[in-house]
Amino acid sequence: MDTPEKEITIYDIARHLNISAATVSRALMDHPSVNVNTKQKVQETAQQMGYRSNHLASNLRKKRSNIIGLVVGNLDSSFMTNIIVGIEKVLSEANYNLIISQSLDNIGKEIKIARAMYNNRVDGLLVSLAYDTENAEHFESFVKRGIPLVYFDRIFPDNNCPGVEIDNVKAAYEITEHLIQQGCKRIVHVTAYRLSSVALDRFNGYKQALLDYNIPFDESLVIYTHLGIEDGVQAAQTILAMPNRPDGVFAINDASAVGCIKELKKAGVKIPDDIAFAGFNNDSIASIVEPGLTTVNYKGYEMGEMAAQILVDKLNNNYTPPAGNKLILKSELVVRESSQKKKRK
Amino acid sequence: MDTPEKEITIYDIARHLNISAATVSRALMDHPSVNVNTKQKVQETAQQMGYRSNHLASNLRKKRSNIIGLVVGNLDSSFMTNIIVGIEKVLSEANYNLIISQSLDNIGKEIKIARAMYNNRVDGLLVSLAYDTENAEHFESFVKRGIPLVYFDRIFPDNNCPGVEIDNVKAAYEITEHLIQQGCKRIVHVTAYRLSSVALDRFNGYKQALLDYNIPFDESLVIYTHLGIEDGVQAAQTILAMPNRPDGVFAINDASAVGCIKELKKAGVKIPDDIAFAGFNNDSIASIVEPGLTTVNYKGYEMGEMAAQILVDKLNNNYTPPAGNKLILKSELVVRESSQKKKRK
DNA sequence: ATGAAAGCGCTAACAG
DNA sequence: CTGTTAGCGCTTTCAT
Repeated sequence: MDTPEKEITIYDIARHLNISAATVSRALMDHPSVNVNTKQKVQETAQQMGYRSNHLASNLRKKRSNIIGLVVGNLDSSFMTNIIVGIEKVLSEANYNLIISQSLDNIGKEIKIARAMYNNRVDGLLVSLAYDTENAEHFESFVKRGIPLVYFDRIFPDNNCPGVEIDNVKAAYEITEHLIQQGCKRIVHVTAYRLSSVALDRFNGYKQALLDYNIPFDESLVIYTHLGIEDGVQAAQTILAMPNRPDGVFAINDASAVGCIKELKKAGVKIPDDIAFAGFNNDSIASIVEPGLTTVNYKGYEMGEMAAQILVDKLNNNYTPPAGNKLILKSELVVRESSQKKKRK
Repeated sequence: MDTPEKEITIYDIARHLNISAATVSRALMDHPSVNVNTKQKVQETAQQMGYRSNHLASNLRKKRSNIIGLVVGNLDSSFMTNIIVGIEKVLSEANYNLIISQSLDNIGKEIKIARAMYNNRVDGLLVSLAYDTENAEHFESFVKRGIPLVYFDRIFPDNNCPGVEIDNVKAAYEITEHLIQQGCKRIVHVTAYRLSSVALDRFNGYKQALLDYNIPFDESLVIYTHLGIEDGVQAAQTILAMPNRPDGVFAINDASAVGCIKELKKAGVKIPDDIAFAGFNNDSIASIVEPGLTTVNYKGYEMGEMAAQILVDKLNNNYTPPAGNKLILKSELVVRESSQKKKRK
């Protein structure tokens, strides 16, 4: 059916030019100790003969795969899309390939992915943990083998592995403070069923803001969920059943906030006047829901770039860890209508 | 810094067991002509010694990369996320790795990606074209070399390459028919600036429905956009400026429909009573916008599975193309409030 | 059922 | 600046 022409190797070029394969190889990789003329000639004929280098062979020789593994919870967000664009940019410039797997926020799947990546001999790993991952044992084999691993967004505190994240404590503090300044006194906190480091940091920011504004922390106002839109609906039921109705909600992601808002509206609750809302992430649904959802925005593109750059630097033994081995990315509060009460107290 | 223990090779296992590397190799790949006992012994010691096969070496030898390239316009939709889950499932079962690139719906980027994938010697390619891609020249090198290529969703009509898609003509026909049955007489069509095969099919379905219901097709009701949320806002301006206000809109994707709805609502237009709306894709924003957007749903997971399975079959020379070399996936109308007029004519 | 040997295409000492 | 040589780890004839 097909007649693929024979692949050209460096030997073909060498023969053609009456030089050695070694020189061709060196010329092709732009080695400094090769005569400029030969270099030029080699590159020209390579072009003409339709040569494409065989990464498999060179990788085998160099004992590197040139593949970076990316493990994320879920690809379905503009944030993640941007992260990947940032990562791809840096990695393709550094001549690495990217293989992507999503754990669907399932720890079991994450473990399987880790093993698969290990067997596939990735040169490095970029990881944003599943929501319910509580330890990083399944990544130990990489650390042991000296395969660099960089966390981003949902990181695991580990001195061996750098992490890029935003200051979740601060962002959560600010958004809670914002709700308080809008007059909220009883603020529900919607968080993850299992407290990842991200969830925990946001929880702490929330608590700290309450403390600073002399509002007692009330455990009965904390709702633990799986953070999907449907779980937001459930959270709304919980809120409606509360004997003492809250006047604000800070959810640690937009999906749960949006689900919750929709359900409360159905029950006749006025947003923001009865209950003000804030989410986290600035997903596209945050700008579509009515009222528009106040949330925290951070640039995925930059986070992807940073994480990938650190990985490349580590691969080149060119990385000097900052204090705590953590990089902090800027984030910003995005205030929309969901949090702006008309009647200030 | 790190002391990675030496990697175990088949030679280590061979020496350990006093047999030849060839036998170890065969045992490991479960070759039939090797004694069951030796097979067992080999597999056990491999386990014990912590052996992991070196894909680089085996791939070099076999002249295959075991890598499949995936090229998509954009990862940011639950549809795409599901596609990838489906693809990953099939490919990982068949022992292939997946490298993913997004063109961001930019033909220039798509061309670059194609070249990179070619140089990386992918064994096969899964492609959903960028919105503005009009030909497939940049994929010809693959076809020439006999590297199988399977299109999905946004396909290019090509007898050499199978395509998996939904019946866009039919789906568009049905959704237009639905609007007509709701009493719409002047239905705007929001489509792509450049008519890909997908856009064209939907356009044709729209026209056919009009024809069948004796509604004259009116070119001035067609709005060509880039299909983002912002472009939907623009489309709303166009609609508001129309001398003879339409009473329905069928947009070929949800994002443009949602942007358009938001802007029209701002201008006081009642949805659906003044103007009924329908989109396409069933993105998460479609269920969040108010009123909920009527749209077309199709299961990405199945589409991903199908496309990947065809690719694997082609790689195994195990594929018999159906008529037209196209696979059609079921799709379904999802009726929400945006299209249900209260007052029937 | 097993082994010997060659080679996939490239790179990296080392020598000149 | 260039060539020689060896080998990365595996698979696969071809023997036995």
